[in-house]
Amino acid sequence: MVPAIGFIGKYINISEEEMNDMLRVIQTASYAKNDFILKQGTVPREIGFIVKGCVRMFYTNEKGEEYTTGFISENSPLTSIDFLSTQMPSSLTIVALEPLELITATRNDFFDFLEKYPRYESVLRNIISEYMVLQGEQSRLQRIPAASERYKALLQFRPDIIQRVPLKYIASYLGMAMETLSRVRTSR
Amino acid sequence: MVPAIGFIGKYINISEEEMNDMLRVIQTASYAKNDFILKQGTVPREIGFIVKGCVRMFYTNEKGEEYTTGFISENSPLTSIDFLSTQMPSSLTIVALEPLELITATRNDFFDFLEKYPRYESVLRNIISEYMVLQGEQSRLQRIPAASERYKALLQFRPDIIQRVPLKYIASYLGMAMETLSRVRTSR
DNA sequence: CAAAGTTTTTGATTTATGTCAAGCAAACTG
DNA sequence: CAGTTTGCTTGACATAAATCAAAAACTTTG
Repeated sequence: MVPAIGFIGKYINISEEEMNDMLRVIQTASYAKNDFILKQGTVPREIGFIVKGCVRMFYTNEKGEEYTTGFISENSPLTSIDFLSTQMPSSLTIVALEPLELITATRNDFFDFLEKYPRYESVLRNIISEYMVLQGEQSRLQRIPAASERYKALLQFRPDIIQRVPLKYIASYLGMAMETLSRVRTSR
Repeated sequence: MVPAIGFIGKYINISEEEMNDMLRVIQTASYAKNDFILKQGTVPREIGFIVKGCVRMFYTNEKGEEYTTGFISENSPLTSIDFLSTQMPSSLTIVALEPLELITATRNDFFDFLEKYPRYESVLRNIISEYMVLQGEQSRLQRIPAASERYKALLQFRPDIIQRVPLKYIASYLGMAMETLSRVRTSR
């Protein structure tokens, strides 16, 4: 019923008591296209999980240039990497690319739950290490020197994204000019 | 006395019993320059901590091209990011750039300790989130489009590394040809 | 310490990609 | 459904950085 539960069930058997405590702290939230979920420089108060939709994460440097760091869609946890550390302001902005449905829990409820049920620490650790492996793959993709190869790799790695996301953001994600992406795509 | 202890003390007060259990599982290890600490494709059996020295981490793609992903030196934990997840083969090779002194614990001892003293889960989480923040900064550096700016950023971010590490590896880390790095360095 | 091996620099040339500019296509909006 | 905005493509040109090649500077080692 509540989809994040299925997701957690991947890692651990959830007892009835735990389940009830989870349901107690979970909220749902909806956002329209282009709504901000989190703004660079603000401290994230909630952790989320995407039920439906897709977001883009990016940061803006001193010169005002935007760098897209990733896209997250259905059935994935959603938070700035800074979330776990002690209340650092987020280095990223998160914005909805489509109408978005989230379930969320506040930081406090989240950590209280973890304290009450320490065996969930290992679940969190698993989620984090999956995230880290993903980041590793991503950073590998970014290092490919030729623009066309980088695009091909994305085509392999996240074909879904290319259907779903405006090409200018994909170009930004791949670290190339929009024009270059356009050319790379048409040539074969 | 055992330096990693001081490092852990940053996050938690260590009881005498815990301390003894730690000392029981810790080993020391020495490597010569150019020794491999871990090879891409092998499953890491140990987690380590650098007491003295400096390592380079890299991977080799299908075409045999080397990509340097980072440098780690004194007083930092040392492991492939894959370590925490369930026994995946490492995506990285780790090699000593200088004579190296490590302390290590086996994966089993490490997780046994964590099971015996669950309050250390939060310590681990803190270490991981620091690591993730670092990775974030690193990936930001890599995205800077101009080679000279990328070098300047490294100069800010890790001035130590530039003294210590052969320039060809720094070039590889910064994603530019060695010749480009050389030119970028001389011009002002 | 001479010889062999590395690492770094310098120079000439080529090439991929960024930038600027304009036009087309698609998708909203009143 | 006409007008406006947004997204994408195409062309011409400039330029940063890769590549190839050779020499210089520095290290290692027998």
